[in-house]
Amino acid sequence: MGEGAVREVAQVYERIKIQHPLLLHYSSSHHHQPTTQLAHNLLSDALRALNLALSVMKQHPAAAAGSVTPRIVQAAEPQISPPSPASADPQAIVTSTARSGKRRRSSVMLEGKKSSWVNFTTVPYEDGYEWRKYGEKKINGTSYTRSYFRCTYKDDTGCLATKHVQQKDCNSDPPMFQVTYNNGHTCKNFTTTTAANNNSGSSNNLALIGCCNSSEGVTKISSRNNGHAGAAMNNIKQEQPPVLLPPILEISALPFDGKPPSMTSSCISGESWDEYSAGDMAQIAEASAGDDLLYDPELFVLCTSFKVY
DNA sequence: GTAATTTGACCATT
DNA sequence: AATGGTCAAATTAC
Repeated sequence: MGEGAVREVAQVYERIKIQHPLLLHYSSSHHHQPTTQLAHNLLSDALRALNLALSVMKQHPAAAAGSVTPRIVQAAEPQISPPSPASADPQAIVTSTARSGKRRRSSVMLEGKKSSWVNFTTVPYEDGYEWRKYGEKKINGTSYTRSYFRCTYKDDTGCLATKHVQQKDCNSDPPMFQVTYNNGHTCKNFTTTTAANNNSGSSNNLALIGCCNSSEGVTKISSRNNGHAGAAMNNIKQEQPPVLLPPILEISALPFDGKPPSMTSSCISGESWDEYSAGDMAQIAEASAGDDLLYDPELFVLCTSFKVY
Protein backbone atom coordinates (compact mmCIF):
# COMPACT_ATOMS: atom_id res chain seq x y z
CA MET A 1 0.00 0.00 0.00
CA GLY A 2 2.58 2.47 1.08
CA GLU A 3 5.01 1.14 -1.45
CA GLY A 4 2.60 1.72 -4.24
CA ALA A 5 2.11 5.28 -3.22
CA VAL A 6 5.78 5.89 -2.95
CA ARG A 7 6.27 4.35 -6.34
CA GLU A 8 3.73 6.66 -7.83
CA VAL A 9 5.40 9.61 -6.27
CA ALA A 10 8.68 8.46 -7.67
CA GLN A 11 7.30 8.02 -11.15
CA VAL A 12 5.70 11.38 -11.37
CA TYR A 13 8.65 12.95 -9.76
CA GLU A 14 10.91 11.50 -12.41
CA ARG A 15 8.70 12.77 -15.16
CA ILE A 16 8.83 16.24 -13.82
CA LYS A 17 12.50 16.11 -13.29
CA ILE A 18 13.20 15.08 -16.81
CA GLN A 19 10.78 17.33 -18.56
CA HIS A 20 10.46 20.31 -16.36
CA PRO A 21 13.51 22.25 -17.51
CA LEU A 22 12.43 21.94 -21.08
CA LEU A 23 8.93 22.95 -20.30
CA LEU A 24 10.10 25.91 -18.43
CA HIS A 25 12.36 26.99 -21.16
CA TYR A 26 9.88 26.74 -23.96
CA SER A 27 6.90 28.04 -22.14
CA SER A 28 8.79 31.05 -20.92
CA SER A 29 10.39 31.91 -24.20
CA HIS A 30 7.57 31.13 -26.55
CA HIS A 31 4.49 31.19 -24.42
CA HIS A 32 3.61 28.10 -26.28
CA GLN A 33 0.16 27.08 -25.28
CA PRO A 34 0.41 23.29 -25.71
CA THR A 35 3.67 23.22 -23.84
CA THR A 36 2.26 25.23 -21.04
CA GLN A 37 -0.67 22.90 -20.89
CA LEU A 38 1.62 19.94 -20.69
CA ALA A 39 3.47 21.53 -17.85
CA HIS A 40 0.28 22.07 -16.00
CA ASN A 41 -0.77 18.51 -16.58
CA LEU A 42 2.47 17.19 -15.27
CA LEU A 43 2.33 19.27 -12.22
CA SER A 44 -1.23 18.29 -11.62
CA ASP A 45 -0.20 14.68 -11.80
CA ALA A 46 2.49 15.36 -9.29
CA LEU A 47 0.08 16.95 -6.93
CA ARG A 48 -2.34 14.11 -7.19
CA ALA A 49 0.25 11.42 -6.72
CA LEU A 50 2.06 13.15 -3.95
CA ASN A 51 -1.10 13.82 -2.10
CA LEU A 52 -2.09 10.20 -2.32
CA ALA A 53 1.29 8.91 -1.35
CA LEU A 54 1.80 11.27 1.47
CA SER A 55 -1.59 10.69 2.92
CA VAL A 56 -0.78 7.02 2.99
CA MET A 57 2.58 7.69 4.51
CA LYS A 58 0.86 9.71 7.13
CA GLN A 59 -1.30 6.79 8.07
CA HIS A 60 1.38 4.17 7.74
CA PRO A 61 4.66 5.93 8.09
CA ALA A 62 6.67 2.85 8.77
CA ALA A 63 5.26 0.89 5.90
CA ALA A 64 5.54 3.71 3.45
CA ALA A 65 8.95 4.98 4.20
CA GLY A 66 10.66 2.40 6.22
CA SER A 67 10.37 4.42 9.35
CA VAL A 68 10.99 7.89 8.30
CA THR A 69 9.68 10.10 11.01
CA PRO A 70 9.54 9.44 14.66
CA ARG A 71 7.57 11.97 16.54
CA ILE A 72 10.40 12.68 18.84
CA VAL A 73 12.91 14.73 17.05
CA GLN A 74 16.53 13.95 17.22
CA ALA A 75 19.11 16.40 16.23
CA ALA A 76 20.61 14.20 13.58
CA GLU A 77 17.31 13.29 12.05
CA PRO A 78 14.96 16.18 12.00
CA GLN A 79 11.41 15.26 11.35
CA ILE A 80 9.78 16.12 8.14
CA SER A 81 6.58 17.75 9.02
CA PRO A 82 4.37 20.42 7.62
CA PRO A 83 5.26 23.89 8.65
CA SER A 84 1.89 24.72 9.90
CA PRO A 85 1.22 27.04 12.77
CA ALA A 86 -1.16 24.44 14.00
CA SER A 87 1.78 22.20 14.60
CA ALA A 88 3.12 24.46 17.24
CA ASP A 89 2.60 22.90 20.54
CA PRO A 90 2.17 25.26 23.45
CA GLN A 91 3.06 22.55 25.84
CA ALA A 92 6.41 22.10 24.32
CA ILE A 93 6.86 25.79 24.52
CA VAL A 94 6.52 26.10 28.20
CA THR A 95 9.39 23.87 28.94
CA SER A 96 11.70 25.63 26.64
CA THR A 97 10.99 29.09 27.79
CA ALA A 98 11.58 28.74 31.42
CA ARG A 99 14.70 30.74 31.37
CA SER A 100 16.16 30.84 34.76
CA GLY A 101 19.44 31.22 33.14
CA LYS A 102 20.00 29.82 29.78
CA ARG A 103 18.07 26.87 28.90
CA ARG A 104 17.20 24.82 25.97
CA ARG A 105 17.19 21.13 25.10
CA SER A 106 15.83 19.51 28.15
CA SER A 107 14.87 15.92 28.30
CA VAL A 108 11.37 17.14 28.89
CA MET A 109 11.43 18.92 25.64
CA LEU A 110 12.60 15.93 23.79
CA GLU A 111 9.93 13.85 25.30
CA GLY A 112 7.29 16.35 24.50
CA LYS A 113 5.70 17.02 21.19
CA LYS A 114 8.02 19.63 19.92
CA SER A 115 7.56 19.86 16.21
CA SER A 116 10.42 19.93 13.83
CA TRP A 117 10.79 19.52 10.13
CA VAL A 118 13.26 20.07 7.38
CA ASN A 119 13.06 21.61 4.00
CA PHE A 120 15.58 21.68 1.20
CA THR A 121 15.49 24.79 -0.83
CA THR A 122 17.60 27.20 -2.77
CA VAL A 123 15.88 30.09 -1.09
CA PRO A 124 16.10 29.40 2.62
CA TYR A 125 14.88 32.77 3.72
CA GLU A 126 11.73 32.99 1.72
CA ASP A 127 9.21 31.06 3.66
CA GLY A 128 6.60 33.63 4.42
CA TYR A 129 7.68 34.54 7.90
CA GLU A 130 9.89 37.13 9.40
CA TRP A 131 12.97 35.86 11.11
CA ARG A 132 15.68 37.43 13.16
CA LYS A 133 19.08 35.94 13.21
CA TYR A 134 20.40 35.19 16.65
CA GLY A 135 23.41 33.05 16.04
CA GLU A 136 25.78 31.45 13.69
CA LYS A 137 27.86 28.39 14.16
CA LYS A 138 30.41 26.34 12.35
CA ILE A 139 29.14 22.80 12.32
CA ASN A 140 31.43 19.85 12.13
CA GLY A 141 31.67 18.24 8.78
CA THR A 142 30.24 21.14 6.90
CA SER A 143 31.88 23.75 4.77
CA TYR A 144 29.49 26.50 5.65
CA THR A 145 28.36 27.98 8.88
CA ARG A 146 24.87 27.35 10.15
CA SER A 147 22.70 30.36 10.84
CA TYR A 148 20.07 30.38 13.55
CA PHE A 149 16.87 32.36 13.37
CA ARG A 150 13.93 32.97 15.60
CA CYS A 151 10.62 34.56 14.92
CA THR A 152 10.94 38.32 14.73
CA TYR A 153 7.92 38.61 16.97
CA LYS A 154 9.11 36.31 19.65
CA ASP A 155 9.34 39.08 22.19
CA ASP A 156 5.94 40.45 21.34
CA THR A 157 3.99 37.27 20.97
CA GLY A 158 6.04 34.63 22.63
CA CYS A 159 6.22 32.78 19.36
CA LEU A 160 8.86 30.12 19.70
CA ALA A 161 9.33 29.30 16.09
CA THR A 162 12.96 28.94 15.17
CA LYS A 163 14.87 27.65 12.25
CA HIS A 164 18.41 27.14 11.22
CA VAL A 165 19.82 27.28 7.75
CA GLN A 166 22.64 25.11 6.61
CA GLN A 167 24.08 25.43 3.16
CA LYS A 168 24.81 22.05 1.70
CA ASP A 169 28.27 21.17 0.61
CA CYS A 170 27.26 20.04 -2.82
CA ASN A 171 28.45 22.37 -5.53
CA SER A 172 25.07 22.93 -7.01
CA ASP A 173 24.15 26.11 -8.72
CA PRO A 174 22.30 27.69 -7.14
CA PRO A 175 23.41 26.37 -3.79
CA MET A 176 21.06 24.16 -1.87
CA PHE A 177 20.18 24.85 1.73
CA GLN A 178 18.75 22.63 4.38
CA VAL A 179 16.36 24.54 6.55
CA THR A 180 15.33 22.97 9.81
CA TYR A 181 12.31 24.43 11.51
CA ASN A 182 11.51 23.99 15.14
CA ASN A 183 8.07 24.78 16.48
CA GLY A 184 5.35 26.25 14.42
CA HIS A 185 4.54 29.91 14.51
CA THR A 186 2.08 30.92 17.14
CA CYS A 187 2.30 34.58 16.32
CA LYS A 188 -0.17 34.41 13.50
CA ASN A 189 2.08 36.81 11.79
CA PHE A 190 1.64 36.92 8.09
CA THR A 191 3.42 39.82 6.66
CA THR A 192 2.58 38.28 3.38
CA THR A 193 -1.01 39.28 3.56
CA THR A 194 -0.21 41.31 0.55
CA ALA A 195 0.96 38.18 -1.06
CA ALA A 196 -2.29 36.49 -0.34
CA ASN A 197 -4.09 39.41 -1.81
CA ASN A 198 -1.97 39.31 -4.86
CA ASN A 199 -2.60 35.69 -5.37
CA SER A 200 -6.27 36.04 -4.98
CA GLY A 201 -6.21 38.27 -7.95
CA SER A 202 -5.17 37.26 -11.37
CA SER A 203 -3.73 33.88 -10.78
CA ASN A 204 -4.39 30.86 -8.73
CA ASN A 205 -0.99 29.40 -9.01
CA LEU A 206 -0.59 30.19 -5.50
CA ALA A 207 0.74 28.41 -3.51
CA LEU A 208 2.01 25.63 -3.50
CA ILE A 209 4.99 25.74 -1.84
CA GLY A 210 6.23 28.48 -0.09
CA CYS A 211 9.43 26.75 -0.31
CA CYS A 212 10.55 28.43 -3.33
CA ASN A 213 9.83 31.93 -4.01
CA SER A 214 7.65 33.82 -1.84
CA SER A 215 9.85 36.70 -1.94
CA GLU A 216 8.87 39.76 -0.20
CA GLY A 217 12.00 39.57 1.76
CA VAL A 218 10.37 38.19 4.68
CA THR A 219 13.52 37.13 6.33
CA LYS A 220 15.25 40.29 7.16
CA ILE A 221 18.77 39.26 7.44
CA SER A 222 20.39 40.35 4.32
CA SER A 223 19.86 44.05 4.42
CA ARG A 224 22.51 44.57 6.98
CA ASN A 225 24.54 41.57 6.52
CA ASN A 226 27.96 42.90 5.97
CA GLY A 227 29.77 39.79 5.04
CA HIS A 228 30.93 36.79 6.92
CA ALA A 229 29.07 33.64 6.38
CA GLY A 230 25.95 35.29 5.15
CA ALA A 231 27.45 36.49 1.94
CA ALA A 232 26.58 33.49 -0.12
CA MET A 233 23.09 33.56 1.17
CA ASN A 234 22.65 37.13 0.17
CA ASN A 235 23.45 36.14 -3.32
CA ILE A 236 20.58 33.79 -3.22
CA LYS A 237 18.23 36.37 -2.03
CA GLN A 238 19.04 38.68 -4.85
CA GLU A 239 17.88 36.09 -7.27
CA GLN A 240 14.37 36.17 -6.01
CA PRO A 241 11.79 37.14 -8.56
CA PRO A 242 9.07 39.51 -7.47
CA VAL A 243 6.56 36.81 -6.92
CA LEU A 244 4.75 36.54 -3.68
CA LEU A 245 3.52 33.33 -2.25
CA PRO A 246 1.82 32.62 0.99
CA PRO A 247 3.67 30.91 3.74
CA ILE A 248 4.44 27.31 3.15
CA LEU A 249 2.03 26.35 5.81
CA GLU A 250 -0.82 27.50 3.68
CA ILE A 251 -0.58 24.57 1.40
CA SER A 252 -1.59 22.23 4.07
CA ALA A 253 -4.98 23.82 4.20
CA LEU A 254 -5.66 23.50 0.54
CA PRO A 255 -8.38 21.10 -0.36
CA PHE A 256 -7.34 18.34 -2.60
CA ASP A 257 -10.31 16.94 -4.33
CA GLY A 258 -8.73 15.82 -7.52
CA LYS A 259 -8.53 19.27 -8.96
CA PRO A 260 -5.37 20.72 -7.60
CA PRO A 261 -4.70 24.34 -8.15
CA SER A 262 -2.73 25.11 -11.19
CA MET A 263 0.75 26.19 -10.55
CA THR A 264 3.67 27.57 -12.31
CA SER A 265 7.19 26.43 -12.50
CA SER A 266 8.07 28.29 -9.41
CA CYS A 267 6.28 25.90 -7.23
CA ILE A 268 7.88 22.58 -7.48
CA SER A 269 11.06 23.47 -9.06
CA GLY A 270 11.67 26.91 -7.88
CA GLU A 271 12.98 29.48 -10.26
CA SER A 272 16.34 28.01 -9.78
CA TRP A 273 15.59 25.05 -11.93
CA ASP A 274 15.71 27.27 -14.93
CA GLU A 275 19.35 27.54 -14.22
CA TYR A 276 20.08 23.87 -14.34
CA SER A 277 21.85 22.63 -17.38
CA ALA A 278 20.77 19.49 -19.13
CA GLY A 279 23.78 17.83 -17.62
CA ASP A 280 22.75 18.86 -14.18
CA MET A 281 19.33 17.51 -14.69
CA ALA A 282 20.65 14.26 -15.99
CA GLN A 283 22.77 13.93 -12.92
CA ILE A 284 19.90 14.71 -10.66
CA ALA A 285 17.64 12.24 -12.38
CA GLU A 286 20.33 9.66 -12.25
CA ALA A 287 20.99 10.22 -8.63
CA SER A 288 17.36 9.89 -7.80
CA ALA A 289 16.84 6.76 -9.81
CA GLY A 290 17.88 4.61 -6.93
CA ASP A 291 15.77 3.20 -4.20
CA ASP A 292 16.47 5.92 -1.75
CA LEU A 293 13.98 8.31 -3.14
CA LEU A 294 12.72 9.43 0.16
CA TYR A 295 16.04 10.89 0.92
CA ASP A 296 16.33 12.83 -2.25
CA PRO A 297 16.50 16.46 -1.18
CA GLU A 298 14.24 17.57 -3.98
CA LEU A 299 11.68 15.03 -3.07
CA PHE A 300 11.98 16.33 0.42
CA VAL A 301 10.96 19.68 -0.87
CA LEU A 302 7.99 18.18 -2.56
CA CYS A 303 6.97 16.21 0.43
CA THR A 304 7.38 19.06 2.77
CA SER A 305 5.39 21.25 0.53
CA PHE A 306 2.52 19.04 -0.37
CA LYS A 307 2.04 17.00 2.68
CA VAL A 308 -1.48 17.10 3.91
CA TYR A 309 -1.48 17.87 7.49
C1' DG B 1 18.14 56.66 18.74
C1' DT B 2 16.40 52.37 17.45
C1' DA B 3 16.63 48.00 15.60
C1' DA B 4 19.08 44.22 13.45
C1' DT B 5 23.32 41.55 13.01
C1' DT B 6 27.72 39.72 14.48
C1' DT B 7 30.38 36.97 17.31
C1' DG B 8 32.53 35.09 21.37
C1' DA B 9 31.02 32.97 25.46
C1' DC B 10 28.06 30.10 27.93
C1' DC B 11 25.55 25.91 28.78
C1' DA B 12 23.24 21.29 27.96
C1' DT B 13 23.85 17.16 25.82
C1' DT B 14 26.37 13.31 24.18
C1' DA C 1 35.95 16.97 25.80
C1' DA C 2 33.44 17.81 21.74
C1' DT C 3 29.50 19.54 19.80
C1' DG C 4 25.42 22.19 18.91
C1' DG C 5 22.11 25.78 20.33
C1' DT C 6 21.43 30.16 22.58
C1' DC C 7 22.60 34.45 24.89
C1' DA C 8 23.96 39.04 25.02
C1' DA C 9 27.35 42.77 24.47
C1' DA C 10 29.32 45.09 20.75
C1' DT C 11 28.84 46.56 16.28
C1' DT C 12 26.51 48.15 12.30
C1' DA C 13 22.82 50.08 9.55
C1' DC C 14 18.97 52.96 8.97
